[in-house]
Amino acid sequence: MAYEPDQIEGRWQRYWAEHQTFRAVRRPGHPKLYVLDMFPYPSGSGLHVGHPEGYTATDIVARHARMRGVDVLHPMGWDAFGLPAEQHAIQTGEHPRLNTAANIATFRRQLQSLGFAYDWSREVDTTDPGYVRWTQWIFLQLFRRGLAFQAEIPVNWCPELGTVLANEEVIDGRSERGGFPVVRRPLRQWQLRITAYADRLAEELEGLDWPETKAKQRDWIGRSEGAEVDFRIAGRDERLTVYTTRPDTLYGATYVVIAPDHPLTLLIASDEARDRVRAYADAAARKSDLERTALSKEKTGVATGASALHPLTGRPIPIFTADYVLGAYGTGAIMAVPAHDERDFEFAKAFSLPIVEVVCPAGRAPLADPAEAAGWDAAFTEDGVAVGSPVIDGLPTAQAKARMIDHLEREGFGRRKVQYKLRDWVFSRQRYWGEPIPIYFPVETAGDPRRGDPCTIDWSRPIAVDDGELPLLLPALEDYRPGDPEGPLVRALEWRFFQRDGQWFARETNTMPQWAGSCWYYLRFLDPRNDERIFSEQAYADWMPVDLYVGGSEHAVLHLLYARFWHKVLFDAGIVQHPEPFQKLVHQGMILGEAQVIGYRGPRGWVSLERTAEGPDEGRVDAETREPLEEVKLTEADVSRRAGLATLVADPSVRVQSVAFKMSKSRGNVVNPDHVVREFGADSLRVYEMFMGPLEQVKPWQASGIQGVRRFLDRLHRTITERVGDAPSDADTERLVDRTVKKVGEDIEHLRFNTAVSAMMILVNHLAGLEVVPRAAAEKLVLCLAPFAPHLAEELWAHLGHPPTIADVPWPSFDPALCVDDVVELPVQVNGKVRGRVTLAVDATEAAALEAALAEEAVRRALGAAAPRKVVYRAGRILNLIV
RNA sequence: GCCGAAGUGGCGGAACGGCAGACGCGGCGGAUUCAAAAUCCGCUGUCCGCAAGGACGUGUGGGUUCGAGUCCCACCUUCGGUACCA
Repeated sequence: MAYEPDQIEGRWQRYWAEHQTFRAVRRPGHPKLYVLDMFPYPSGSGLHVGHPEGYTATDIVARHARMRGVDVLHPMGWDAFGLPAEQHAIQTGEHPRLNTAANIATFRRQLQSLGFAYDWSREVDTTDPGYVRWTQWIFLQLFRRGLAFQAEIPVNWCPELGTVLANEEVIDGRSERGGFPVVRRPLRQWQLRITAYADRLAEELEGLDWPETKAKQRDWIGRSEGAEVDFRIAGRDERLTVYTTRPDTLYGATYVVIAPDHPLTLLIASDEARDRVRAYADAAARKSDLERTALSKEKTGVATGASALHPLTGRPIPIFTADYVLGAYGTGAIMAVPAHDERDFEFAKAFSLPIVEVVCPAGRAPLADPAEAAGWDAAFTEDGVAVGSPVIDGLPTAQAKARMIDHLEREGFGRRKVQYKLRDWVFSRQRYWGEPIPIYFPVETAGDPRRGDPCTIDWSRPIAVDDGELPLLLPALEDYRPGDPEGPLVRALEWRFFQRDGQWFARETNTMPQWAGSCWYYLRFLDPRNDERIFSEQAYADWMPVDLYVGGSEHAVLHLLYARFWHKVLFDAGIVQHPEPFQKLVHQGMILGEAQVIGYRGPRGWVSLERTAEGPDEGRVDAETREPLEEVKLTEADVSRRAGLATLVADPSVRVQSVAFKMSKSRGNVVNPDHVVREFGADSLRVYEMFMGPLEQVKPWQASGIQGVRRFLDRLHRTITERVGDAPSDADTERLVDRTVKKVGEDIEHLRFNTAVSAMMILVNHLAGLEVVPRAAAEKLVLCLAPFAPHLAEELWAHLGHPPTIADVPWPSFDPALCVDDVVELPVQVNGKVRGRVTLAVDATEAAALEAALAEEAVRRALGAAAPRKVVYRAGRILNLIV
């Protein structure tokens, strides 16, 4: 009887579905485990082999926990709003709901074909009205707490495309697609006040079992402590407020810089300077962030002609505008201290501005003339001792900062200030396929705006839709194309305008971003069919918090930060009971395409790898001539590998590159899970993805690797279907079986699936060598296999005479006594080099070990005539003789 | 530049401070076969050696230790994130 996955996998999938084997049920007295996957966006291209990696890992954890008597919640759903479906609708005129439903059906079929133990009765879809209702309800919680507000924010508006573009979609001031001009224009947007939670979002990471993601989030939030300082402007009433983290260097400020887009920039510019300032500001506005930074290392700027009065000395210092100061951070203006800030230093050098030392490194005398700092090569940005600063002279930096702030506050020139890099979250999208924002506004009109009569909308008076009217659903459109900065929904006049008590109102036509639905889906899984409440208190108490959350590190910042923000708002509203939703977080590593061997060829033939360099775009160039090189895909037969170098067989002086690239359609290296399942079976795919290497690591796909895993499952199947008998286990077999059980269990708990698989391979290799495989050994092996290869495990469990389902059978036990050695091969070292081995009891005395070692010929030879000067003995581990 | 992770055979990778290279792939040899596939058995880090055996070996250089892939310092490379955040 051969192992034929296509014969058995569908059958067991149907069995699990019919018997609702994996319905999440909470039983009193049992521990619980909430194991969550990041749910996918159901794209039109179907499942990718990257998806099953994390999903298999959580599935193993869930199935293993279940076998250990734990109540498990392991749900799956769809993050189904999004641009591709809308794009499809624009092209075909078909409602995006249809395309979305078709894609979901494909994803569901593909996931079910992999045998994941999801509770499918809890499936959620973020586009479902029953889900949208609660997304909107949460938005209104934010709105009522003052955390959702409107503001005019500059966006990238492309008039030709009639749409707003993301920064990445704008290149050289033109749209990436089509190359149409893009203008920055202010647009009314909804924002969420995530900055109000910045401190808590940073601090409450502390107790979480998360990887380096915590640091990324802290960096993203970017808290800094400093001061705002007010500068009077010579001859004007306005003041210019700057933000600094180094108030101790205030006496070293020799000029002030205001961002080109600061509201005061044009206003304060002198008449002579105004044209130049305007030209500079206009040019800066057209530059993308990328151009401003990556391309131009040189500092640029222009003098505004205005002067600021130094708050402490009263002396006038020039005000420049320069794009190295960002309008959006801090106050949009800085005091420039070139002696102690790199950027200010570069700018001062370029514009020949004075550089004055006010912080002296500990252990060096202050400059005789502070202005000699102009001769430095670089700014001194570290801590030191304040000099030339009457209020704080002689104080070390930390104290100097505090004393200066006190002084500024007392004199009324400034104040202590905590600043964040984190910005408020722009929550509007001028799109169709998203949750409508459940807000409307009063309208002034003489006619009927639904017939297109002119009207004025009062944006300053947003009104929340009543909870009872939720969900506010999307209207059908005939045409999903963009065109209006307020979004395509403006064309749905019947939907947009309504009359109540004689007063006309207009609905908000912006929709929510894709992040909205994924911010809280883990909560809806608790009680997904509840149409009275977002979830019941009992369901919450049963399952929260999420114990293990697995997903890609591309969501390390945005999704995970936004979800934590919403959770905290719900916590403050008393709706959830934990300040943090996700206890333990793991990012699975990306699966790359199969490694390819690439040779580089230029106009004059092959170019060896070490003579190539990274080119301006994707490809490589000749390091000397800068000529672009052609990438030539080679086969293994073209290449010889020796001493870590891959070279051409035809010309061994040419080194070639062996690299794995991200899977992409253009490279043609995408692996389709459907094909893998058809050829090798779902169990092989699952086991292979776990065997490839550590879960968190980036790993290249290897077709031969899955072949090897399939061979392992074949062998296991053959061993159990052909060799099992009622013979008692011999001692070696019994020990190996129990050790395997122990290792597999421990490895699963630590998410070390690759070594768990290898332990099972070792056991199978051993059992395959036996005449008769003891039934008890076979049973424990199959139970260990069950979380990894559930279909095969079910099949073999039935073959061994048990009723279904193996999913409910307790995890096998092991005898700890069998898992420790009583006799070991002890390595014997002489001066740290292994010279022999002796077989000894683990607890042998040092004298006994020494005697046994000296009886070894090889050890005696290594010792020579010398007697050991020192003996290091670790029972059961090592004997080291030092001469 | 800054932050983070990682560098181990031909490849994916394994190793509580204690036998480096488990397991898998690939390769070589053999069994089976008319032949092949599949399967089974053996060998497979590099170098020297007929062999016994020996030397070298975990990115580089130093250090701690009886003993370092593992700990410490400096550096190099790759990958990920971030980027004039005052």
